[in-house]
Amino acid sequence: MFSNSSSHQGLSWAAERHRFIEAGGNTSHAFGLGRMIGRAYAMLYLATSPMSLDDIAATLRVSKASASTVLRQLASWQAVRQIWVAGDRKDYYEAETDFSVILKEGLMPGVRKKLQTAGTQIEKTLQSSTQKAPTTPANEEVAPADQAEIRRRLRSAQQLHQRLDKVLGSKLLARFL
Amino acid sequence: MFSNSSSHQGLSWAAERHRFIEAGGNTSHAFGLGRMIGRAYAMLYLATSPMSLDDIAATLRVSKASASTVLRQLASWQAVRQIWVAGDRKDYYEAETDFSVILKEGLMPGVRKKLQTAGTQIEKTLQSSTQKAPTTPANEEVAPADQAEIRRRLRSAQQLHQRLDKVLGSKLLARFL
DNA sequence: AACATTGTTCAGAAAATTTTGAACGTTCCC
DNA sequence: GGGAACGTTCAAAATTTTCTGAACAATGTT
Repeated sequence: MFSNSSSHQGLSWAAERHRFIEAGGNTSHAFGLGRMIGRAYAMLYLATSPMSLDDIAATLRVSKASASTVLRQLASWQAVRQIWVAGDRKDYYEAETDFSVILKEGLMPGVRKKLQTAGTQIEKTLQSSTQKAPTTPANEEVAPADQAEIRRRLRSAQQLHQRLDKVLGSKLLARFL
Repeated sequence: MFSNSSSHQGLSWAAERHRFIEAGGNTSHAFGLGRMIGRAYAMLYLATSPMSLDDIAATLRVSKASASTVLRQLASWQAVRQIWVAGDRKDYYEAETDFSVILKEGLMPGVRKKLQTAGTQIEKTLQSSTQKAPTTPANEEVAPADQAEIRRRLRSAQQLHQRLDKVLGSKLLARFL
C-alpha cells in the first residue's frame, strides 16, 4: 500500500513541485544564468511562507554554502526578499512574485551590462578601422574597398547595439511584461 | 625596429580584430550560447570574402572539428551562409550581416523553444495543483489557502509566459531591430 | 584502383564551472 | 568568558561542458 496520494493520472504534488523546480533550473541554465538560480527561485515561488537558508538548502539538496551564494545573487536582482523575523537570528527569504520588478530592477540591468562590453568593443574596433593611416608604409593587408565595407558593417552593428540598449532601458518593455 | 603599423594611440588592426572576436565570444557566452559561436560569427562579420573551414579554424586557433560544428550551428540559425565556389571542393562561409534575418530565423525560434519547456511545466504544475482531490485521506501538507495562492502565482507565471511568447513570435520585434 | 582532399562524428582529454566542507567572523545567550 | 547558532568565504573536489585527434565517409584525381 503506497501512500501516493493523487488518485488518477498525474504525479503527486510533491513530485510535480520537484519537476517545476528542475524546469526552473533548466530554464535559467539555458539562458546562461546557472542552474541553481532557477531552482532556488522556482522553489520560493511555490512557497507560501518565507523559508530559512537551511530549509532552502535542505529542499534543494544542496550545501548551505551554495544556498547562501545563490540567494544573495537572487536578492541582488530583487527576485527574492529577505524577511526578518523578530527574535529569530535566521534569515528568511520569500520570492518577489511581481515579475516586472525583477525584470526592471534585476535582469534588465544585467543584460544591458553584458551588452555594454560588446558595445564598447565595437566602438574601439570602429575607431581602429577609421584610423586615417594616410599611406602608411606597411599598410597591413586590408584593401581600401574592404576597409570601407568593414566600417559599414561595424556602424550597422553599433546601431543595433544602440537600439537594443535603448529598448531595454525604456520602461516600455518592463511595463508590458 | 618593430613593424607595428598604426602610429599613435590604439592597437594595430590585427590586434583590434582579435579583441573584437574575443568580445563576440564573451558576449555569446554570457548569454549561454557558448563562446565559439560568438567568436566564429564575429570573425566572419569582419571578413570581406568567404572563408574556408581551414581558414576559419586557423584564424580562431581551433581544431577543424570545432570549426565544423560551430559553423553548422551558425548555419542552422541563418547567421552564416555557405558559398560554393565552382571547381573547389571546399566549403566557404560568409556572415549574414542582416541581423533581422538572424533574429527572426535563428535566435527567436531558439529562445521560444527554450521557453516552451518552461511553459509546459507550468501548465502541468497548475493542473497538478488544481487536482480536485476532494478530501483525499492523506491530503499532503498543503493548506487550502496556500493552495489557492499557489494557483494564483502559477496562473500569473503562465500569463507572463504567454505574453512573452507572443511578443517573440510577432514580427514586430524583428522588424524593429 | 590507389590515393588525396575535405568535412563529419565521436570517445576521450582538457578546461571551465559548480559544489562542497571546513575554517572563520558575528551575534547572542548562559 | 565560553559556547552555540548562523551566514559567509574560499581552496579543493566533483561535475559539466567544450575541445580535440583519430577514424571514417564521401568525392574527386591520377
